[in-house]
Amino acid sequence: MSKPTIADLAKAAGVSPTTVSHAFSGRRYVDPETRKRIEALAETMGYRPNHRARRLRTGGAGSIALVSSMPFAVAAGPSRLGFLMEIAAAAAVAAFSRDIALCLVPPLGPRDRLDALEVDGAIVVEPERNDPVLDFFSDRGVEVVSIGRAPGREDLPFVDLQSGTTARLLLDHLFAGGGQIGLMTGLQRRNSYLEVEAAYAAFAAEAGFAPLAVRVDERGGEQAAAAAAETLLRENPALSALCVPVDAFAAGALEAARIVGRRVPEDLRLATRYDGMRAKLAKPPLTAVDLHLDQVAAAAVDLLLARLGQPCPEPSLPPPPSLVLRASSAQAGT
Amino acid sequence: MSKPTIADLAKAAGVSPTTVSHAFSGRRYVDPETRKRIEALAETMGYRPNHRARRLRTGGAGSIALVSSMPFAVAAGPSRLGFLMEIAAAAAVAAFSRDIALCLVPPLGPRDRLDALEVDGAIVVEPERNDPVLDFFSDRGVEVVSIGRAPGREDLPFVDLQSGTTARLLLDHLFAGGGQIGLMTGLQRRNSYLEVEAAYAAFAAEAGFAPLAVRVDERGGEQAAAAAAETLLRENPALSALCVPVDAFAAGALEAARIVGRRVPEDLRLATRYDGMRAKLAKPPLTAVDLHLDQVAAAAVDLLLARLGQPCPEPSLPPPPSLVLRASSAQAGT
DNA sequence: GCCGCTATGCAAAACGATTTGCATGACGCA
DNA sequence: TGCGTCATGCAAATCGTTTTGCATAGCGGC
Repeated sequence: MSKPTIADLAKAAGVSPTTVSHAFSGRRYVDPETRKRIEALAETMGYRPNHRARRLRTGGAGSIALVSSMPFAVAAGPSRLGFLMEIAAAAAVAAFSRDIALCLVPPLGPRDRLDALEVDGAIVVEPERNDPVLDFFSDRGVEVVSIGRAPGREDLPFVDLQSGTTARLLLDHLFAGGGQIGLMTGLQRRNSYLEVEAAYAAFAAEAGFAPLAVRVDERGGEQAAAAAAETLLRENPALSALCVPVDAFAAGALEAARIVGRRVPEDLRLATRYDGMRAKLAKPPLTAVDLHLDQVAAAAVDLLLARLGQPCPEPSLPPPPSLVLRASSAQAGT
Repeated sequence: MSKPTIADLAKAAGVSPTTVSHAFSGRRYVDPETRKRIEALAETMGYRPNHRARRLRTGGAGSIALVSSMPFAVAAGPSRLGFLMEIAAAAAVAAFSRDIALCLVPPLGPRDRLDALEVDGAIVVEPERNDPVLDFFSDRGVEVVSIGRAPGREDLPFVDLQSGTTARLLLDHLFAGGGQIGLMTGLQRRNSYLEVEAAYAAFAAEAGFAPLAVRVDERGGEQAAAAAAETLLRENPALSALCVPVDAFAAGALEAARIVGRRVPEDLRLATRYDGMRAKLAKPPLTAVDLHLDQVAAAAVDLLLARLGQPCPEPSLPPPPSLVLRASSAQAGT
């Protein structure tokens, strides 16, 4: 005989399905004696509620999605796999401890595939301006929160990645009393770039150096960044430091420095944003920023749950980013 | 008014729900005229079938879990994050294209949490001997497949990681006509270690060198490996090569070689198994093996789906592992 | 007139839980 | 006796599909 249903259990216990349901859910009073009998019987019969039936009735899906609009081929390339997957791992832990499942959703190819997806809500990682993923979920009435503000969608709840603060942290450190700092970001219009670029412009004005910012096509990866950095360094011998938020780009910049014969950090100081394996393993290791992604992810989960009206801890604000000092930006004096 | 149901659509089209269902599923003939009317109406009304109801009726699966028994703290540490997450990304893509969701499940802390998990099946990544995760799912009657054979659970379906072949590939390459090769594995009893150790023993016997194998505690990470490798190298000056399947350990071995003054590859040839960022970014870059994890993951998904009786492509055998030659094992002649 | 056949479509029974409204008995109280 | 009120539990409706078995009509052939 296949899996016992609530009716089987009820019959065995000599009560009605209603009573069994109440015994488990606690939504109505059930005689403790009866309940104990039911529970014992459930244990021995191996009864567990059919989640498909339950969900049909209650309408809950019990799961949330984690989505990046960037194709895995790119996102999972050496460049962003770390970032995305670090968030995924942390979000899975957070979601799990709140008794819901985290579904990893690859970015949309043929749009209709997503139709089959049954989730109560979605977390979108660093959406771009006009990100199709956001529209998709909005159209379907699926609750969405983003990690990193969604440019142009200020209505959406989000957990801030504090890219402005991060940039400021890096620039303050790199400037250290003088010089000219260059900036390298990407072509996509994600909020983190926008904030970084704005912070950079403000900082340059304050510090009194001429801003020097380039944008590199993400698809070109490390090589494209190396090429761009090489040009930048050759044309601007006065550059004393480079702020390169994308870690793969920073690796490219490191290579470019080597090629043009600039020692890091002596002749050029370098720092990146995401403190992943790349930053740690680079030679010299790259100064980076601890974004506290685990807490960011947990906050995103809680925020989403709160929006869904689920009972969950009050979404906490993740701590501000903090600098991780490494050799790539060590100062002469230290 | 909320989402239209099949009944709403049927009423609007002037037919019965049955006909609508048949029109979409094609399980019975429906007049093409009628069908066209239904489809057009569905489009304008925004009808989409309720998956919860459908699954309740058909019993179809909605989601599968991906689990590693290793704590995320370890699995997601620099060492294994890459391996696990590369599989996760590929599995998500494969699952998604089969219209089911992939849930990322953190390893069991307090066991009971998993109770809340509602999945139709699970993929377990490189289970250990007596892995509690396997028992857990078996107890619940959740279908399980593993990536990498489960030691002691030969009854479970699995997708082979071909660790024996992999080891052979590495050893053949490292041996290249002579010398003595050392082996460094971990303490856990995963199948990949067992197969590697067996292949190593056989190879040493064949090639006629004295086997020299050490096991390092995974929790010690790169440092522990470096320490072990240093001892190994000092005590065995004759060692010509080191086969170190775990990439973090290989990084440690590289460091040890530097410390004891052995140049890689001139004085010591080194190769690892997993071709992740670690192997690629090492100095010199590490010879590794392409395990074709994307295809392994897809095969695991299909295998699981087949076990669940879902319609899905015939599970394909992933291609055999192939060597990725890098500087760490370059031969003198080449 | 009867049979068999195809084409088309409907009614109703699943699927397995949750939830609403009602029933019954016991009891207290006037 | 009559009335209100707990305490306990059940029957039946509901969620939105899919699927089985039957119904009707039209038509050809004998």
